[in-house]
Amino acid sequence: MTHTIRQSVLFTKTRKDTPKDEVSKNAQLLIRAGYIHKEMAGVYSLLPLGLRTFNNVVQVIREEMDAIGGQEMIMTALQDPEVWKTSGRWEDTAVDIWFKTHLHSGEQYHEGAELGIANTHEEPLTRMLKDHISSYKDLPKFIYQFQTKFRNETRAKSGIMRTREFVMKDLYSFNTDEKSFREFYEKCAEAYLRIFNRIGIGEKTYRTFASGGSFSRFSDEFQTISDAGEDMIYINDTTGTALNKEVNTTEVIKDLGWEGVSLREERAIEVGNIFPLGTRFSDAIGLTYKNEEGEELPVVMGSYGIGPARAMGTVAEVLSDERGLVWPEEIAPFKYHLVVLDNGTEEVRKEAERLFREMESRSMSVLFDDRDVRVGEKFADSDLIGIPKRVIVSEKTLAAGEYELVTRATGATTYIREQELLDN
RNA sequence: CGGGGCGUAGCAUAAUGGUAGUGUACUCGGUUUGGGACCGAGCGGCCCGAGUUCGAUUCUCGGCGCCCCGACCA
Repeated sequence: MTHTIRQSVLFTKTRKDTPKDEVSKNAQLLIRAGYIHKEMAGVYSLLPLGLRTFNNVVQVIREEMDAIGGQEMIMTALQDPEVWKTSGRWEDTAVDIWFKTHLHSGEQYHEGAELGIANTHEEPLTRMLKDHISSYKDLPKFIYQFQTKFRNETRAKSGIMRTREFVMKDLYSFNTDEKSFREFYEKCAEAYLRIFNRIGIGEKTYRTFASGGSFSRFSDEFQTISDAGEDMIYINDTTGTALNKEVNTTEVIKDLGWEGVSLREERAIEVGNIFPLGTRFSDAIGLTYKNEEGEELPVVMGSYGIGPARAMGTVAEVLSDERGLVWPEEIAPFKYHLVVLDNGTEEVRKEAERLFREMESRSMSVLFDDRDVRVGEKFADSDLIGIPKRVIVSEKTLAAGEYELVTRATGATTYIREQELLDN
């Protein structure tokens, strides 16, 4: 990614009007600020500002997954039905969100063999691992990807929060036994909390005890408090963890040892989910290894997902204000928004150009608003786009010999000398 | 999938059984310049199909699309 862009040539402009077909805050702001483009319901393209932000979220996740031993790869979106039939998940009655297609064959289009379009990757990955795992010496393995999933949701909603096509970071763990699996599972849970801290929603995100679906009794979700959420959770403030409403039974409360603890009910967005798969897929597909005694045993698996776009949408929901988006530094499309207020004054323009080149030569991340528009429009756009630090160059700052530095999140204004700015 | 609402210009909106007005954006000219300023000129539009009618953007039916609530969400 380039470090700098001039706003006069930036692809996408902001817009004043809220699109009538979006109600959710994340979509309204991201569209108005020029981060995303809606193709159709539940299908959004990422524009330059959006892609930069998205890539930054991806990079945070990547670093944390690598740090716990994850190895990145990428699998295909086209999938062979055979392996899905083996696990019993090919039929629409088993999984109702499949997009499926056919191979071109004979004289007719789409008359050949059926193909699946990826909605998840447990089956093909488990089958792939059979080629590479045969001994306890080959384990454990932690494999992940950022890959596009296609899900025919009955109802896409809430902007980029529930879409039909989205990139997911899905990591799969392969261990010899339950104990080593658990150790990794806990490490991954910690890594997830670090990720949500780094992207700015840590304080509002809770590890949440949840249903394990058809794979296991329980799973862990990472839920961020927000009115835009789909889930209800009950937070235990003494443990700092929560419980999903769907498993809020007296039995579960007892299992957790939470009897008599007062729980705080909140609406929340599921930004991540990790869960044990046990031997559900290794049994069905035949992924086994030989232990030191030469016994053949099924590999113990786990699955760990985060949708970077949903995470981005969650940040938009949670941190934005009435004027627009507010990005934390770690994921902002740019660190600095350099705004020149020259009013046609050659001197001021030259000074801003000079500062921009200085910042550029230091590889600083800068969006330079070099447009010839009024101050109100520049400030309104700057607020909307939500870059963390705004540097203003004007006649005032030229006279003062210092630049104005405004923090987007707080609106706090200070003055900063050039050297101090460049040394940052 | 059940229920509700809505499709008019790039975007946001208004009116209307006789082809459509406004704001914004865009183009040109001028005045302005620390919070989306002003004046003038210009470009640009009724989701698709069938029906009713002399005539449909408007009414009826069907389709498609979009939003919301619910169900669903490996």
